[in-house]
Amino acid sequence: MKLEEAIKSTKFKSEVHKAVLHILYTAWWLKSVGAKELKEFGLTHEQYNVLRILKGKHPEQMCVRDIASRMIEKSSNVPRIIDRLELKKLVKRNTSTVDKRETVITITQGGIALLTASTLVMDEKMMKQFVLSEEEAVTLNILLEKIREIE
Amino acid sequence: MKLEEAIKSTKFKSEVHKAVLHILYTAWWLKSVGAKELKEFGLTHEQYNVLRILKGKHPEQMCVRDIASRMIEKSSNVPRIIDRLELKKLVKRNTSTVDKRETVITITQGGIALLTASTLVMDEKMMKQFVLSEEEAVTLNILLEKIREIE
DNA sequence: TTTGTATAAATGTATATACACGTATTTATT
DNA sequence: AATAAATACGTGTATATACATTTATACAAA
Repeated sequence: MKLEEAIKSTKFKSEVHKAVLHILYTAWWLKSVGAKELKEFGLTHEQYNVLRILKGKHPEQMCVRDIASRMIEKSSNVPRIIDRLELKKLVKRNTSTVDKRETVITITQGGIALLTASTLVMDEKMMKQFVLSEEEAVTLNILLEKIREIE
Repeated sequence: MKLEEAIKSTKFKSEVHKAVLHILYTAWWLKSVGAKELKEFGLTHEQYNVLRILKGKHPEQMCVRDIASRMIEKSSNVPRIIDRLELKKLVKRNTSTVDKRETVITITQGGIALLTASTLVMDEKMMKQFVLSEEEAVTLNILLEKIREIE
């Protein structure tokens, strides 16, 4: 579906203005397509993101701050996302012995299993379905980098 | 700042995979840059979006469903966004005389004034600052359209 | 008319976002 | 060592997201 149909809007002030709306709409679209798959595993997008970050360092532990710095949405409230993951026994919390201010988090075996299964589905149902080629993705990445360059 | 720095991640499964994360990150970045400006006017991104949609049809009224279909994030809870706009006297709610199930919304003079002022700032502080050219924006729009084309 | 079904909006609930603030702990400065 | 400043995390609040349910109304068929 074209952007114009999606948000029932035909006139944009400029192509740049349209691109801004387009990025916002596409992000929403990507999130909702992904969320549909993750729901099968009882995970939200943010919980999945935290699990992926933890798995990346596993078996090392990570402190909350360290996880937060790797989140896509920087204003994510990581302690609360961890609350929910802990309730489901997907991660474990401990106070750091080195710095008692820090809480260190570890992904559990259950967390790894759930992440592996959900990533398999996510890659199959999302990544592999895109018509976009690798070359086009390179261009897209360059342009997105550029929009964040501000005068 | 490069994406790699922003989310402290260097290896991506592919350029397409990176592009997906990049779109999500750029959308978050755009939203937070915009939100900072809107805060001066006591508006959230979503409230601003609803006001813009209403202004587009003004002086015609719009029903809730019609507004919802024009929202960028389709799962927005429009009645509740309108609740907040109504409290601030930026919009008015009425029951439709044609179909009593419908609630019709009108933007008030105060709403128009606030929207005009905030749009001026948004265009100045955001749109005009982008380094991206119109030609690059066209390419970006084509590529974003393409990523939503699924096999 | 009555019944059933569809539709529009509002409302409820869990989670997340955005941001301010509090508390404990560490590090730096005097 | 004592005090100040910075840091890490948790918590509180308003708003939003995502989705299910409820209520009122419209409309078509029995």
